[in-house]
Order: sequence, then structure tokens, then C-alpha cells
Amino acid sequence: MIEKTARALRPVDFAGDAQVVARRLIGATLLVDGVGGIIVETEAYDREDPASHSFSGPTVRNQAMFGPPGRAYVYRSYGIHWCLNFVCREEGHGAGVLIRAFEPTAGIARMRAMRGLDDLRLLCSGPGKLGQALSITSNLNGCRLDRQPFRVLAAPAGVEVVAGPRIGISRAMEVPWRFGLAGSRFLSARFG
DNA sequence: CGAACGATTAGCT
DNA sequence: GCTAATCGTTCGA
Repeated sequence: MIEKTARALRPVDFAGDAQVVARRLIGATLLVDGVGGIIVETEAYDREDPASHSFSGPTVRNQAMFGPPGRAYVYRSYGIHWCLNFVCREEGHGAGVLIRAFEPTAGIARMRAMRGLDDLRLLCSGPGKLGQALSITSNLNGCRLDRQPFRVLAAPAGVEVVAGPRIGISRAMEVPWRFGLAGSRFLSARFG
């Protein structure tokens, strides 16, 4: 039991390639001010990746992607939604992981209030939904993930992960860098 | 300086 | 399945 608890509270290593970290994050726990759950869907983006915000180099928007790993990159999507990414690899590279969905486990009442929605399954089943549920805004852009308000705890061993093409992009559509927890009911979409 | 375009979602057909 | 909503960022002229 002690062994299991220790493993579950381990921090996540963000130093790897985006696709490695994205897979590693499936089953990890994400909390923002004590609210959150178990990550069930991620996508990897890299500097050498036409679909990535970092593809054309540093800009005003994506500067956090080129900062140190283990920090948040928050961007506004379609002028409406806030999306949360974890910067990985190494400083200056421009790699990140988009958090696309998690299974709500903590602060559920708070998330339901923020979303104006009861259905657990639809509460955080998409990057914009999860941003709204966690009250993510640009003031978290560049913030360290190992400090308040964030807590990111490593997944237990033996998590079964599935992979497939990323969603909502128009370039590099064949790259299988979307990862999910096998059989989860909390995904934004099914895996083919 | 203007215009096109999203790493999306909710709501309607 | 299709589309409006909505606005900051990016890129070409």
C-alpha cells in the first residue's frame, strides 16, 4: 500500500519528447486549486511539426512553449476557449502536450458550476471544456506545474494507452500523436 | 493594414 | 452531420 501510494504521488518528468510525455501523462492526476481529475486524453506537438503552434518559431502567443519544460502554455482557441498545454522536452525547443480530457474526480461541484452542466461524462471531455471547468485563463500561461495552483501527479504503472491521429488540425493529419486511456468514457471522441 | 484562420463547442437538422 | 459564435494571432500586400 505504501508502495502504491508513493508511486501515485510521484511528480511527472517533462524532459522527454512531446509524444513520450503525452503518453506518460495518460492516467496522471491534474489538479488546479484542488479541482481536477485523471487525465484520459492528450496530444503531442513539436517544433518539427507543421500542426504545432511552435512550428514557425517563437511568437508573442507561443513564447511559453519555448520556455522551460514543466510549465503551462495557455492559449485562446477560436476566440472563445482557453486550452491548457504542458511544456516539455527542453528550454528553447518548442514542444508541448495539449491536455484534451480528464475524468473528473476532485471539486466536481465546482466544475459543474463553472460549466453550467451536470453530466460528468461531458464535463471535461475536450480541451475547451476542461479549461472552462478549471477556470483556466492566460494568467496561468508560463506558470510552473510543480507549484500552486497546479498539482500534476504521475500515473500508476500498467496504464493501457491507445493512440491515433490528432483532432481538429489541418496539417500533419496522419501523425498518430493523440493518446487516450483505453476504454475511458471521458474522452472527447472515440479512437478508431 | 487588412484578411484569413483556427490544437473548439453547442445547438440544430 | 453542419454551422454560427467570436477574436487574437499571423501573414501577405
